[in-house]
Amino acid sequence: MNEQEKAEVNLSTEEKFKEAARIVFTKKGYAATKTRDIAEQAGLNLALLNYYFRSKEKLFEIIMIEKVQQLFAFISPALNDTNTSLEEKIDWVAVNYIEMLTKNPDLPIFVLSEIRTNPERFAKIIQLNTFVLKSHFVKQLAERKPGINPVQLFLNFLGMLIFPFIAKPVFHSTSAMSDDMFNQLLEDRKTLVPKWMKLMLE
Amino acid sequence: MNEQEKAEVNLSTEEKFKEAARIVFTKKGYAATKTRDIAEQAGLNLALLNYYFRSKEKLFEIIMIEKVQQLFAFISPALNDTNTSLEEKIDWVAVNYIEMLTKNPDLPIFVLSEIRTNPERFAKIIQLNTFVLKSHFVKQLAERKPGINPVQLFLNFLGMLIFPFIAKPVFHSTSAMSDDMFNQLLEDRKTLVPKWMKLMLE
DNA sequence: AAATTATTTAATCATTTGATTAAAGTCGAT
DNA sequence: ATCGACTTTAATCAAATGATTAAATAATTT
Repeated sequence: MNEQEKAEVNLSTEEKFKEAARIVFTKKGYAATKTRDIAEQAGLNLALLNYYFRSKEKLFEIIMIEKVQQLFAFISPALNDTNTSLEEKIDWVAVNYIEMLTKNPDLPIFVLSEIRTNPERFAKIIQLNTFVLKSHFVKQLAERKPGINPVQLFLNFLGMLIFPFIAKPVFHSTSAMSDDMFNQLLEDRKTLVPKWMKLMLE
Repeated sequence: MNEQEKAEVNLSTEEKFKEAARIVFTKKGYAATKTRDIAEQAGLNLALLNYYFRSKEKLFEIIMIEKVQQLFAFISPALNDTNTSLEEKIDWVAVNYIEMLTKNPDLPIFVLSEIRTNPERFAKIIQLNTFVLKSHFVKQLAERKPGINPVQLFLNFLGMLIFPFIAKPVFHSTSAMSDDMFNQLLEDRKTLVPKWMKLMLE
């Protein structure tokens, strides 16, 4: 029994359910996910879901809060760091965000799609996005290009980081590009996206 | 009874159902859409859905084919026009795609999310995407910037056009920006995106 | 060890959902 | 007006789904 197996054995039932829910909700979305799917993924009895979380919806909310935080709040500290330059922020965020998204390629489409379906429901959680928009980073953008709404540049940055992950299943399902090649392309963007951003900031 | 009302009266039951399905599927996605939702939206009897389309799934397929075409094939002719320069293509696509997306803001998230959920299911339809990747446009990109995979630049272009529409509900639900302001920002991108693309192509 | 509490199990329930059915209504041809 | 084909209606069905229940089991407390 190696270390990983030990860790798995020690997972509480509650945690096993959450882990299963992360996988299944992210893959299928809330509506298409059955409670039986989650129980099966967790290898646990269906009734435990209600015992531990009261409802499918409550479990979803827990996972969704995590995932929204992951997508939006991940970069928030870096964006609000007053000790780093605009260029430094761009470099750091590009590398680390792409790395995070590479490990969670379905995160963006999952979160954005659920928000689209129930916008009001997540308004409070995403309030964190307001901190991103009022970040030091956005302030720096405004100073660098005074004639352009900094949100434009912010959308470009975020879009260049996120959109390829959203588009990935399109490339995959059409065999338009091998997975290896696409992943390499994503990796290359760690340096390319900052380069393009800096062009826009000249 | 004005012209519009006349047109509506003449719509066949089948067409009324399709129109309702476009609205509801696009808003809620396949899984969260009930056949009763569609019937209600159409103001028609539920059983007619099966009479005309045999199943929810078949109706969905019809709508999805349309929507995939709209998202991917809309720009295909322009991208394959051998008589226009790279810059001309960029200008035209930016204006017309943003205009199309402004009228169908939910299109991208709907299509991309459904593809994510059932990638294999739409592979044949999206084969059209291969024609985009092998387009004259992508060839032109490769010639202009020989050191960079043209798909990178293509992803940037598409991402700068599409991503803000995907992100719109986030801005809306958090009141991070008024709808008027956000729409203006989208409108501005008709000229800004080509400008940024051209910077990347220098 | 016994009692109490917590967790798990498998069956069941109440409601929802896509689909079917049979009858009624409409339309066009004769 | 009648007939046949097509369309529509409202009720019903069969299966699925989130949730509940009661009993059994396991863990903790006394």
